[in-house]
This record gives sequence, C-alpha cells and structure tokens, in this order.
Amino acid sequence: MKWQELAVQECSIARTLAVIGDRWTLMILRDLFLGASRFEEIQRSLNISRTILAERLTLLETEGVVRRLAYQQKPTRYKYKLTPKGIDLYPVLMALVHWGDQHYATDVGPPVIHHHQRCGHDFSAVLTCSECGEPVSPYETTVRFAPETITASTA
Amino acid sequence: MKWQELAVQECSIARTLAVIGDRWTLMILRDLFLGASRFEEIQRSLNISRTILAERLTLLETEGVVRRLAYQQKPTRYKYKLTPKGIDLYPVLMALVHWGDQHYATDVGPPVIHHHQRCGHDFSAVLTCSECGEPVSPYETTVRFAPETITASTA
DNA sequence: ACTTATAAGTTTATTTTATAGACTATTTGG
DNA sequence: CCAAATAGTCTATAAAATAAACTTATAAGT
Repeated sequence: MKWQELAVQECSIARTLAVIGDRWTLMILRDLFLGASRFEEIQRSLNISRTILAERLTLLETEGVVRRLAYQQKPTRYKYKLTPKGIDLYPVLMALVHWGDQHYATDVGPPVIHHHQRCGHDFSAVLTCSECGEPVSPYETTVRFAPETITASTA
Repeated sequence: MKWQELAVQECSIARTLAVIGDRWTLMILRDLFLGASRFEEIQRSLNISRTILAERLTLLETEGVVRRLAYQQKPTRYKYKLTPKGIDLYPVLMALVHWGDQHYATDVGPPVIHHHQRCGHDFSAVLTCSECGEPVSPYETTVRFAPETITASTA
C-alpha cells in the first residue's frame, strides 16, 4: 500500500495520519501552536526545506487545519493561522510532549514547561475518559468495530 | 535540517517524532495496540512494504518501544510486543483517534468504538491537567522554557 | 538611481527513502 | 519430494526529501 491510500481507510488513525502523519507536519504545527505564523519564521525555526514547508502548508490549508491570511498588501504577504480544526490537534501535540518528557528528558528535566492558568500549576497531559472523567489505561478498555462499516482490511 | 537531527533537538516533540514520527510507525503501533504481534500479521494488515516494516520494527526495538520475543524454536520465530514505554504511547494514539473521529467520521459515525470497562461507557479521549484534573484548552495555558537548557534553536 | 534587504515562495539538481516483488532459510505436513 | 508458512533480506525502480539558487514585489539606505 502507498501512503496516500491511508486517507480512504476505515480507521480514524489512518485518516488522521494521512493529513499530519509525515515527518515534518507535526513540527510545523508545534511552531504554529507556539505562535509562529509566517513562512520565513517557521522555515528558520525548523531549518526545514522550503519546498517541503510550502507543500505541507498547502496540504494543511486544503484540509482546513490552517488558514492562509494576507497580513499586508504591496506586496501581498501571507501568514498561517490554526483554524478551530487545527486547534483541536492540541491534545495530540500535548500527548507527544508528555511521552517525550517521560522517556527522553535529560537530567535537567523537560525542556519546555506547560502552565495551566486556570489552576495555576505547571502540568502534564493526562488522558481521561469523556464519560467518567477518570484517567484511562489501555488495560481497562476494549475496542469494537462499528457495525455499518467495512472493517476487515483495517482490523 | 535533516530528519535525523530532530533526535538531538531540545524539544520533547522533536525527540518523540524522531522515534515515531514517520509515515508508518504509528500505524504499526496501532496494530500492536490492537493485538497484532507477528511480522506477517502486521504486514498483511497494513499492506506495508516488508522492507519498511522490518526497518521500523528494528528502530522501535532499539528505542525500547517494542520487545522482540521468540515464540517458537525450530525455526526460531519472533513476535513483537509493546514494552511499558510503548504502552505509554496510548494517549498519543487515542488523541489521533479522537481527532479523526471529530473531523473525518462519515455519516455512519466513527469506525471504531472504544469502551471504558471501569465505568461501563463508550468513551473518547479528553486531555486533562495532571494537577487539577480539569480539561485543558490551549487558550488557558502558557509555555516557558526551562532555564538550564539551550532553547534558542527550538523556540 | 543604485544597491541591499526582506518575504514568500518556486525551480533545479542531487541524495535519500519508499515501494513492489522476488528471493532465502527453516521447518512441518502430505 | 513438494507445497506451505514465517520472518525476513535483496534488488530494481519510483517517489520524496534536501540544499541551494532563483523569482517577484517592495521598501529602505546611500
């Protein structure tokens, strides 16, 4: 199977990865969450190939994850801003951060500290159940396939 | 910058993506979470190139995300099993699922349903604060860089 | 007016990675 | 002896990534 075909799989992980699952897109999204918005800004921050950056931003815009906005005229120049759909990726980024903090922090601790203004504490991401609010571990969950869908190829 | 160099960045997202951020690894991990363990099983499920699968599994083993275990002798054959470090990726996978369910579900609903045995309900992943237990939105958080680390190149 | 600088890309040439499919080694079953 | 199964490896080709130069439009400095 080629990578592109993931988009039409009957699996939410596959469909998600078809949009953000390549080697640089999540780094671009990190920068956008940290406040970067201009092409040059992201390019310099990541030291990424301009070709790749342009292509990825186009895909993200096509998918509605970012919006391309003119921030000046003469010449018209554009910046990129997360849409609500893009902001919905926050839990993905925070889950990645947390795993990195858990398993790749050095002796000086995590490189970036996240602060929850509402409660006033530095925090890390915890996955909880939408129904009972408790933390969820994979040992106490089960999975079933929705009956109306074809799942054989993705099971 | 080349992809490999992400591993030595002062950023937990970069370090995490250096391990699991390529186009197929998260799909392989999905299969492992769903109970797949043998090479042929994963290869057939994803219809992935055997070359890539072998290389990715080797990297995951090197990084301690999976363990390679002999499940028979004569000939010795191996299966792959998530380590505790690998199981710690559960929130990442669930965050990806949730975003896909939110934005790419068809009219028949999400293709896979997750059930929380402890509370008895079908659930979706909610990101909460480790300190106050409340759901966290990016609008109510701030970020700061740990003082001991070099952050200029990753800010 | 001329030169330099900036921003947001695009183009080109080269290197690296992905992909499909054939092939290998080892054993069991018929 | 032949076929089948498993876990890979090898090879040839296609696709993607990378670095660096180039483009277009404008403003600022001398």
